[in-house]
Amino acid sequence: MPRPRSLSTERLAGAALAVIDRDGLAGLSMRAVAKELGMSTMALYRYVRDREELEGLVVDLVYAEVDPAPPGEGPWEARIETMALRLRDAFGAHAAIMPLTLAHRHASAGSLCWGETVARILAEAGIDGPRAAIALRAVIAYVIGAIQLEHLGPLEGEGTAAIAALPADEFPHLTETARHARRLGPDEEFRGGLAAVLRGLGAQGA
Amino acid sequence: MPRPRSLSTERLAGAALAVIDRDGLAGLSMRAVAKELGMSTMALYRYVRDREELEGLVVDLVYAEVDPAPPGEGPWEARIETMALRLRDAFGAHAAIMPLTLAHRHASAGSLCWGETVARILAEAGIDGPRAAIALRAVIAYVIGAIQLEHLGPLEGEGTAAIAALPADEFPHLTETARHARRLGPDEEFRGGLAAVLRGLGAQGA
DNA sequence: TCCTTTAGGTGTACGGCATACGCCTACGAT
DNA sequence: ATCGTAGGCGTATGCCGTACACCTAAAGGA
Repeated sequence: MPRPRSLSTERLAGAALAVIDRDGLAGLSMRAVAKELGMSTMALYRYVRDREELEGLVVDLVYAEVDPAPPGEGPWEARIETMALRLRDAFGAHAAIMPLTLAHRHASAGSLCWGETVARILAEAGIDGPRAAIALRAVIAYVIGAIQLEHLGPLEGEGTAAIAALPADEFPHLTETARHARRLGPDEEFRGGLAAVLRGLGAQGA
Repeated sequence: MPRPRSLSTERLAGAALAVIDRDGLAGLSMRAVAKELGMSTMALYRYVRDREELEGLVVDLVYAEVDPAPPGEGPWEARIETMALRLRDAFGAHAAIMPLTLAHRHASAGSLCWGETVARILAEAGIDGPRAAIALRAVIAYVIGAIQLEHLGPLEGEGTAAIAALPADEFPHLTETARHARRLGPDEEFRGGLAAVLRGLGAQGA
């Protein structure tokens, strides 16, 4: 009976994501998104209750780019690595939204599907019960921590250079480590750390 | 020659931290901190350039509560665990500041001292070169990820309960894992994951 | 065909935010 | 006693989210 909706959820979330990709998370505002869509600011409130709900839609949109299907073959470590890399690729392409993901993590269907697949791979690897709970949380903790580190302080960036330039007599080990770190690609870093996590999770006595 | 400063850096950062602990990170504003100190808003700008610098002082203050001295004895895994637990204790007591720590991580002396000690323990464990860089980053990634998970979605909280209540036919492994997770204490979770990371870092071929 | 109903869309306004700027003033050195 | 400096403050600007009241397009029934 009423007027039809002129906006899809995808278009709305896509506009918000475009703003974030262009101007950073600090540039995200209801006014900016409305301008991006060519509507008035208040029109957005016909589609979302408040800004927080809009943020949730953005997180959902990025999670939708993550393929949740279980990788078919290979050892379980490689399959979990594949799942982790899919997450990293999707969120790495929109690094600025990372702070949003934590707040909206539970609510997103994409997040749940991803977790289900990882939990399934763990079960197939013979990791179950409380050990699986610890393993799943550990993988999530490492992945979100690593994604944030990678984009807030990449190893090739100025942060590492600044650490390498610290007085070597006060920070001998840290500067030495930073020197090696500068030659480490982000891929090598992410995969190397993840491999260690998985190796530890699979070891006896975990 | 001029008027003496009436405010110490510690008092300023302490007031901001008090506001955060009471009203959350969203409650932090220059106005709120000024009211906490009984001064006018603009008086704060005699002590910090802008809000961001104030946030840095808060992070420094919490890092100052972390003992950076190397734990004397025990196997290297236990010593790194001690260092990780110190970080977790300090930031867990002011969980709301976690989003700030990432942005200000490089600048804090406390952060550097902590990193130096961990790098030193790794070196003493025979982990050096690029392997040490990967190990240090992996430990940091796990720790900051785990702290955030612990406070934004604790295992005993509603998030896990909601996951456990999901349709079991759609998310069989995830709901099963969540059921076990609800009986897992935060300490057991943090230490269990960290132990896995360290086990993996120490294993051959890392 | 026209009218009614309902939701989409808008403009205005309010309170809160960070902060630039200019003023007054307390103080220590002279 | 005075003078320069820096501490402290009030005001103003331009953002922000969003409550509210209003207009209007369009679909279903008459």
